[in-house]
Amino acid sequence: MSVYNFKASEAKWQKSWADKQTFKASEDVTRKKYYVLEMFPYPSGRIHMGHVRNYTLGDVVARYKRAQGFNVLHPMGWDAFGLPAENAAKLHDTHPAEWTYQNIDAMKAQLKTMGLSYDWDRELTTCHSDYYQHEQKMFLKFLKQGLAYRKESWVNWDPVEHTVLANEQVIDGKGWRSGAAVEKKKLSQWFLKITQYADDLLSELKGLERWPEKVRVMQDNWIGRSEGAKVFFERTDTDETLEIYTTRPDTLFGASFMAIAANHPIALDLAKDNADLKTFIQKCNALGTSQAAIESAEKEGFDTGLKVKHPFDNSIELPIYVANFVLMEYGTGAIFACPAHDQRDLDFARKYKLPVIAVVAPLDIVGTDQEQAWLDDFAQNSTEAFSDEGVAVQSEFLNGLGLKEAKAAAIAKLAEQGHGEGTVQYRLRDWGISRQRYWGCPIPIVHCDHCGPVPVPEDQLPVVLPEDVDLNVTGNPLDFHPTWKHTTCPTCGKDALRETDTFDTFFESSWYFARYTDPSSDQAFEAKKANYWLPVDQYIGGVEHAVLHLLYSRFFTRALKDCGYLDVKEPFAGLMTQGMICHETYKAADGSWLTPGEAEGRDDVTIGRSEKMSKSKKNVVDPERIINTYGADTARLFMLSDSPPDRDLDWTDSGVEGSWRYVGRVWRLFETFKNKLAALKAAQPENIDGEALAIRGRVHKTAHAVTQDLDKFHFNKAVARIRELTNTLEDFKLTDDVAQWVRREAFETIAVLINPLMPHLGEELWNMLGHTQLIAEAPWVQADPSLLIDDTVTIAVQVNGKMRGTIDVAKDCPKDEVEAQALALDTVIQAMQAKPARKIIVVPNRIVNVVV
RNA sequence: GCCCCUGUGGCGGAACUGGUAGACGCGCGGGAUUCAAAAUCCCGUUCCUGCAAGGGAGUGUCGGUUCGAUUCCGACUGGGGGCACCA
Repeated sequence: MSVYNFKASEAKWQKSWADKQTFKASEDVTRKKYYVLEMFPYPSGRIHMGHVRNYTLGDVVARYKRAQGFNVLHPMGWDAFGLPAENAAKLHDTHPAEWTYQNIDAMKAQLKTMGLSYDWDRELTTCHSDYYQHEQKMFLKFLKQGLAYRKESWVNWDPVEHTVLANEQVIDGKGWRSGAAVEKKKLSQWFLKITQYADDLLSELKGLERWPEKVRVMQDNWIGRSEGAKVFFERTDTDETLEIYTTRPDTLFGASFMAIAANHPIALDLAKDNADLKTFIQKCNALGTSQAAIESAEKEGFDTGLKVKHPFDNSIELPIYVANFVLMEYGTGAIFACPAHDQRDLDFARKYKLPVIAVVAPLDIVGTDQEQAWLDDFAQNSTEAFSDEGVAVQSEFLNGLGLKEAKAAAIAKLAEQGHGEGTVQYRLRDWGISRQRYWGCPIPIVHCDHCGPVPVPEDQLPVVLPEDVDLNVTGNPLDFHPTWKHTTCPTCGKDALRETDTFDTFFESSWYFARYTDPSSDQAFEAKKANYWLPVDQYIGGVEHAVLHLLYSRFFTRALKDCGYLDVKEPFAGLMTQGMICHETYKAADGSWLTPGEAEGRDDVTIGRSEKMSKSKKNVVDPERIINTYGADTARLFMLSDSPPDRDLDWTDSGVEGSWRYVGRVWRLFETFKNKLAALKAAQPENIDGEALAIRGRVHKTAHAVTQDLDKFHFNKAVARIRELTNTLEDFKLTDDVAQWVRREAFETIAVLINPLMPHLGEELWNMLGHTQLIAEAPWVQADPSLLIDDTVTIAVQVNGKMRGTIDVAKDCPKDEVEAQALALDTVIQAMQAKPARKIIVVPNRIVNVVV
């Protein structure tokens, strides 16, 4: 028998799909739409296994939904702006555009070999002005709506690269590329007002039922809503007040000092003629933003000498410290410190010998004769703050109240006296979108000495990125371009300078899903089309985007809605986050990492545990090699077998071999029996019984179960069931007319079930069955409900909860009959040891348990 | 420190709303085919005990609820992830 020629087959069917435009999508209000989207790739030049997994998952969903009759939109494109292009361009002396477009060509060719059901006519490339011009307009619209604004803010500044670094690009306080100590620097930057939607972004999370709980929790934490109070403390030296935020207004009577951030206006003001304070502030700013630096930094403060009055008791005066642990970016940049009930405040208080006054005490101590001793001991000795639930003490009008009541009472009193009010705070900050980089979308603003920042008028858009730049400068190449930034002010006509910053590349990915709905429009997209296709029904990608990309997109969609672009506010109705691809690691005797290929055949190799595939550890497998050796279907099957999509997947050569074996096995099964099938569309025979009937039952049960599995994205289970069915059919050897009809039904079912997983093989099998249409156009299988129920069932029999045997009875057999049969079992009689049954539990069609 | 998830054979993983634990695959062992190999196919494979039939144990650990617990409840413990001077 010949062997399955996957190379010829895969090329043939890919050509067929392309020629027939099988996957071209268009709006059709008469059909239910289904929008499947995988996170678009950065065009790095070659696809990796993570892409293969991601796009396989998406393709299975797309093909399955198509078979079920949905009008499917399944597009692909390129997230093409970003720093790697600039770095690569410098390294290889090419242009970022050239490098990017070449990479896109290469990756597209690779993707085409995977047999993915994309509508390639909708392909988009974010670095093309056809795409980015629309986000310049969006930005200007946001500006008009008050959703974008300019503000001075602190950034991580790399003094060598002359650029701003994102937090994740700062490693141990140093720039990830230059290795230089990162500085905090104040820069004027553009911001988008994501905080305006904080409450909505948070509350709507509950409605995202088809999102992983994990991601919703992460976004919830990220938004970080907290309820508390603003409190105004009167200063003793001026009429001004010091405004603070606290979540524990109930502990106000335990206040022992105030702490303000190093960059708080009061501190900066005082530092003007206080050299020591200036030094202290500089020290705080030099403290890296890295987690390690923050964790290990000891609490330190600087006594300003200023004092405030306690809002509930004018006679109490509290000192103001500048403290290194107070953040300017959160709340008001100032706090009141209650050392007894906050660990940070306690650490600080012990160091600077400030009072510790407990104002909440454990429930079981309050009112007993131990109370005073506890309070005294706490004030003197405790080094651990008491932050549990308790009862308010030493707090005048709050005494005796629980935590919740005390908070409410304190806030009420503050409001009544005009000293404060209840308020809500978010951890979420506005989104800084300015980047001092070349390879991004230019921000359409002109800076005029007379008129300030002026939007570029609509008729002068787009502001196109110049191509003739010198990348070998330290800093932003756009800034060094000889002519580009020089222009005239759109308002007054005098000489002015263009903004040379570009957008954060998260900007592009925040709306690309909408552009796909109308990719060739000369507007961003037509609202009618966006409203038809959106939201994305199933979005699939890496969990590393759980917060930023997904939150920005949710915000952006709301902002677009408020600007009249479309009518939806949640972009992704369903989300699936895939796990990583892992592989064993190999280390040579000299400690260097080896690729799997290099490790083969060497005897000095230490095999390490399976870790995420990474270039640095060299434990990568090139998808192209796998597809060339085994075919796309084998690669796809491997991705879907065994591991559920959200878990990490271990890449093993033997596992791929297993998938490869299965592809050949199915093909051989069809080859073997292709002449022992009923004719195409032959009428169902009258009497199907015996083995043929049993086979039919299994076929329909499998179809039913696989459908349910695919609905829940349990691809590994679907694969297992399909394998089970093919195993069964290999043993089904009858060749009479009835058997031939049953076999055809079975084979057609298998082809349809396999198709979303392994589409080339699906087409090949369909073709072998005599079909002239593509299986990609064939409808999904419909299981016959009457074949899903057996007329006999196997029931387990237990004695005292221990399995002792099974009996076969008719379905819904009367209880006493089942009981009699169970008690007649030899193994049961033996296990009962002649003792009488005390109780017999019979669960119909399930189990019998005899208790002796 | 806080929050979330998770623990099943040598391995990846199945097991519907509490009802035959280990589907399916990998690996391993044995066999067939072959001059030999590759490829392919067949049988076995949770552990302990036994020649066998069989018996016993078993879903991280301990306890609880139940006729019956991988599944429900409590405590502990291992692993993974997120956030982190957020007041």
